[in-house]
Amino acid sequence: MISFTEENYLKIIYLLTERNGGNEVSTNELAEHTQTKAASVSDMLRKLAEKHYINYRKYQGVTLTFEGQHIALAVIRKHRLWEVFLVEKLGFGWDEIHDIAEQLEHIDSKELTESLDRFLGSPTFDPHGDPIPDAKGRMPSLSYQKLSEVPLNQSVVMMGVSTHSPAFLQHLDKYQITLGCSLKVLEISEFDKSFGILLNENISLFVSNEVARNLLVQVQNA
Amino acid sequence: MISFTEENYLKIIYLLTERNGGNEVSTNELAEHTQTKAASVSDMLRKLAEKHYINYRKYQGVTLTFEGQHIALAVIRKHRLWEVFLVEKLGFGWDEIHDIAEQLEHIDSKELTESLDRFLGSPTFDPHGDPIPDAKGRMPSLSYQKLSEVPLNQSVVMMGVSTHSPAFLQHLDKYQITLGCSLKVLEISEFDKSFGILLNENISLFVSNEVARNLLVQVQNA
DNA sequence: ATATATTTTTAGATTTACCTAAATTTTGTT
DNA sequence: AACAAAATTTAGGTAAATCTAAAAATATAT
Repeated sequence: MISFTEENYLKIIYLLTERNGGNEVSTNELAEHTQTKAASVSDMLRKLAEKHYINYRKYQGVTLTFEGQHIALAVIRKHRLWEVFLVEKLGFGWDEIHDIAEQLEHIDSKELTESLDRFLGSPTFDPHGDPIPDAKGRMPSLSYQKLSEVPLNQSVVMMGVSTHSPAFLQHLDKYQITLGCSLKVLEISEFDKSFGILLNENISLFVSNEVARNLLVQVQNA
Repeated sequence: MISFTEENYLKIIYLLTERNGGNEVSTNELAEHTQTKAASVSDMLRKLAEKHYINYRKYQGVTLTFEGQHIALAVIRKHRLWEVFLVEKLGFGWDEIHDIAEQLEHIDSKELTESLDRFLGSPTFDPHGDPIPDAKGRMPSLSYQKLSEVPLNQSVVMMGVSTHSPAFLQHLDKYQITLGCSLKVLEISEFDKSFGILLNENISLFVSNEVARNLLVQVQNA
């Protein structure tokens, strides 16, 4: 049996590896994301390596084994399906669902997961624009760019966010920046790298570079 | 903070107290229902008493304090609401939902529970006929009797079951004995106390005394 | 009413997941 | 290349929830 805590580590290792472009994840990175101390992480890594869920060379960071990846993807699938449920069926906002999904993702029942998936119409993206792995653990690979890297006058579509912090998501709500909206870069400030953008060919507004770095976008029709 | 395990104990104490007609629950009873040893139960009872969730006099069994009852009812509310969800929305059978609801009942979010309740139309009974406590923790008190105690020729309505074992529920499915069906006692065997009954004024069949003892019924129109 | 059986509690260990402090390895800088 | 700084691991310890074995309390039966 795999514990709640072990599942969490595997999920976090998966997501950080992805963010690192496939590179090893460090002990300190994990300590930060598990809200524990580096010493505790070392303990857990030894255990996960013994169980063959991770590839671990002391001091060199970790990656998931095939089996570890499989478990991580199952957890992520559940997390994202429950997020869809919370937003689509129960009417929660995208800024309110993370902590609840963190709990629901550990419910252990394949039948439940697959019934939920059917009930939701087998969605492929969650309310933050993150892709949902399928029942076999296949994750669509997507290539979005940060709004902060989009050149002047380029028009793009909002496809996702790279942090789920409620404050950030509420900030986007306030500006009516939603998944699928169009954004055109009108101006990039020399001074603070903030972005002047045209939202939905309609409203022009300013967003900080911090915001621009956390918005994932794609060039039209791509 | 209250742990998953503590919540479980409080829930089980509630249900066993109810079944005992309000009397104290014993250590051995709890050991049986928590799938642990009596020694482990003693440890936990000391802890729950320290936290003022139970009234505990050594060797004399336990009852819930007001606070313990409040927690137990919140867990039971969640358990039963999720059971409704699993059956009504996801299409599970009443024999398939117990283990999943055992996990879901510990998800900690008042907002989730109340949204789920609204989504389901604020049901007052779960798929086994058990009443669902309201958000304030008020539990309707019901007075059903066992089919095994119904006199000859009496007609009754099937209102609930007193065990949720999948085998028992599947057995009822096979005979098409469902919540709300009518049952008339036609015959009580002298030999093995089995029951000959008329189902829905239509089909006559035999059920063992074991089955009759686990069927909760009510006289028509009561 | 007293001995025996049953139930319950206590004592002493174990495992999991965490901690702090100290030791070790790696990295970065002159 | 050598040393200081940073990252990581090890050592030793704690709390929660469990266990077995033994002791203590209660219940039962003659």
